[in-house]
Amino acid sequence: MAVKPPGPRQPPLNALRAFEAAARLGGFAAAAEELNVTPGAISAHVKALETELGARLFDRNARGLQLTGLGARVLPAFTEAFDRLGQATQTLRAEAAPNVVHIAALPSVAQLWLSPRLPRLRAEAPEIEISITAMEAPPNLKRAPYDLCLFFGPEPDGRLAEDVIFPVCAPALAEQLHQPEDLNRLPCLTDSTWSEDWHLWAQQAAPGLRLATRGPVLSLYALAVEETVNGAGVLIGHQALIAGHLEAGTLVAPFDAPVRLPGGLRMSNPRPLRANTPAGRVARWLRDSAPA
Amino acid sequence: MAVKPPGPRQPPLNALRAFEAAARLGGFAAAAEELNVTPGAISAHVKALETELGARLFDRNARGLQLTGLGARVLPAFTEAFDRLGQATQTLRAEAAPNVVHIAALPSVAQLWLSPRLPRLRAEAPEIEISITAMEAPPNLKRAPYDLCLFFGPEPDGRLAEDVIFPVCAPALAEQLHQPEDLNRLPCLTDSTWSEDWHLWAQQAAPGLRLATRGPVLSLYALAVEETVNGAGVLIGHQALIAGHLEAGTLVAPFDAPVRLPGGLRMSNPRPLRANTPAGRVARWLRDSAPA
DNA sequence: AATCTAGGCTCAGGAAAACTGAGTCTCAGA
DNA sequence: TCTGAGACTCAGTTTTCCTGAGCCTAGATT
Repeated sequence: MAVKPPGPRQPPLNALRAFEAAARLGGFAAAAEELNVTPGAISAHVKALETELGARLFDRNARGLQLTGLGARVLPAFTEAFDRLGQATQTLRAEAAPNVVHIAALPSVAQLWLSPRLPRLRAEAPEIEISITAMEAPPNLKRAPYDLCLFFGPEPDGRLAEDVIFPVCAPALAEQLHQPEDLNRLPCLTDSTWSEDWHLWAQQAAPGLRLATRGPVLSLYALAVEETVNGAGVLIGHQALIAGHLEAGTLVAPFDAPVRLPGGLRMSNPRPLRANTPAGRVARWLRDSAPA
Repeated sequence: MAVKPPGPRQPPLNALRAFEAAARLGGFAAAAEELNVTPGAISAHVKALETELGARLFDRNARGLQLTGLGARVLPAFTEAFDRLGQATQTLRAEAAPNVVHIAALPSVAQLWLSPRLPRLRAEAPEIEISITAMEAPPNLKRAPYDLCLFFGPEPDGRLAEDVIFPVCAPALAEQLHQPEDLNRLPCLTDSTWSEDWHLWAQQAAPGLRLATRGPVLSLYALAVEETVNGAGVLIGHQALIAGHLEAGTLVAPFDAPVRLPGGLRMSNPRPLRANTPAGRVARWLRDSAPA
C-alpha cells in the first residue's frame, strides 16, 4: 500500500510553453498568435505559473512586457527544450506520414506561384500528398510542422526568384498608359501587406513623379491580381507571381520599367531534407520549376 | 485582415509526454505511475496521438507493450527534449524560491532518519525551508522537482550509511531472547517493502535456522518500529533508522549478530549543487550529520 | 485444465483546465 | 487631447483530461 502524497506538482506544460513564447516574442499578444489562442489565455497561463512559483516572470508596464531577471535567466533553457520538442514532433509527424509534404506559404505565393505548379507536380509524383497552409508571416522554423516554407525575404539562400516589380494592367487599359504620369488617371490597386510597392517602384522608375495612389486597398494580393485582370485598375506586379498572366496575355506591363527589390522569393526548410524523401523531391522539383 | 486557417495542429504536449513515459518505461501502468494518473489516461493519450498521426506507436500484445519501429526511432529525441524541459523547470523552481529545499525520501527514511535531524538543521539555518515528499521509489532524477533524494540503493556514491540489519525489540521482550531459535516463540514483525529482511539476516547470522517469521506485516517501516517499541514483537532493525531508539534505550538488540547488506542509505542530487546554495548547505549538513 | 495475475482496453460520467469575448485600464506617441 | 497597442479581469463555455468499474487476453501457477 504505497503512500502517494501529492508533493510539489510539476507546472503544467502548457503554462511553460506560454511563458516561453511570451518571453521569446516579447509579448502576450505575439505569443497568443504563435500558439493560436487569445492573449487572455496566455495571460492566464503566465499568471498561474507565477502564482505557483511565487515569483514574477514579467514586469508589466501597461505598454508591454519586460522579462524579470528570473525570467531572463531561465528563458534560454526553455527555448532550447521546446525547440527540441518541436523538432522531435516534426520528426515524428514526418516519419508517421512520409508521403505528406507540408508547405507553409504566403497566401499570394500559395495561390499565384505554387498552385499553378501543383498539377504538374501531382502528375509526376502522384504518391506524394501536398498540404498547403497559407500564413502572413513565416512560422517559427524550429517548431512549426512544415517541411517547406515559401516566403519573400532578403536572405540569399534558397532564393527561387528575384523580386522584380512593375505596374501591370489588363490589355484594354494599357492604351491609356503611355508614361508614368498617366497612372494618376487610373485607379491604382494596393495590397495591404505590400502597401509600399507603389512608392518603391516610383522612387526608382519615375523619380520625381507624385503618385496619388488612390484606389482600392485589398488584403489579398491574389484578389488584387484578379481585379486587375478584370480591368479594375493598375497594380504593382511581382514578377514571380504574375508571370503566368503575362505569358497568357491577360495582363500586360504598360511601361518597360522593372525595379528589382532587395529581397526575393525564397524556399526554406526547417529540417534538413534528404534528397529522395518526398519533401526533398518536392523541394527539388519546385526549385527546378522556378525559372518557368 | 490576416487569414488564419488552422492548418496542421501540433499534437498536445500532454499526449507527447504520455507517449514518452510509456515508451521509456515500457508500459502504460508504469507511465501512469510516473505521471500520477491512471493507466487509462495514458492509454487515451497514446491512442489519440496514434489516431492523429495515422500510425501506431506501440504494438499491444495483451501482456504488455512493444514499441513499433516508428516509436523506437523517435523516442530518444523525445526523451532528451523532456529531460531538458524537466531540467529547465527545476532550475526555474529553484531560482524562484531559492530558500526552499525539496527532498524526496523513502517514507521510513523521512520519518526515522531525516525527521529527527530537522530540528537541529532548522535551528542552524532558520532561513531555509525544507519540503519533504515521501515516496516508495526514487523519482526520475532528470525530471522530478527535488533537490535531494534519500533512498537505499547499491550505488556507492553519496553513501551516508551502510545498511546493517539485526533483530531488535523492546527491552522487556529481550529477556525471552537468548539465541536465534527463540525468535520462533515471538511475533516477528515484517515490513512489506523489506519483506526479505528476516531471510537475509537469518541466512548469514543463523545459518540453518528455520524461521517461521509469522507475525504482522506492516506497510510502513516507521509503524513497525513504533509497534516494536510498544512490545508487539521482534523486528529487523536497519541500523541507520533505529539508531536513535537504540541510543535512547527504547529498543535493544538481543543478539550481537549484525549483518551488512550490500546497499546503503544514499543521498543523491539530480542537479549539481553549488556549495553555498541552500540545497548545497543542507546536503553538506546532512552528510556531516550522518555518523550521529 | 482451471485458476490467477498483470496489463491494456472501453465507456460513461464528472472534474479540471483552457479558451473566448467583452469590457476596462494605462501609457506612449501623434 | 486623442488614439491605439497591449495587458488585465471575469463570467461563461468548450475542450481536455481523468477516474472507476468492468472486460479481455495471454502467460504463469497449481
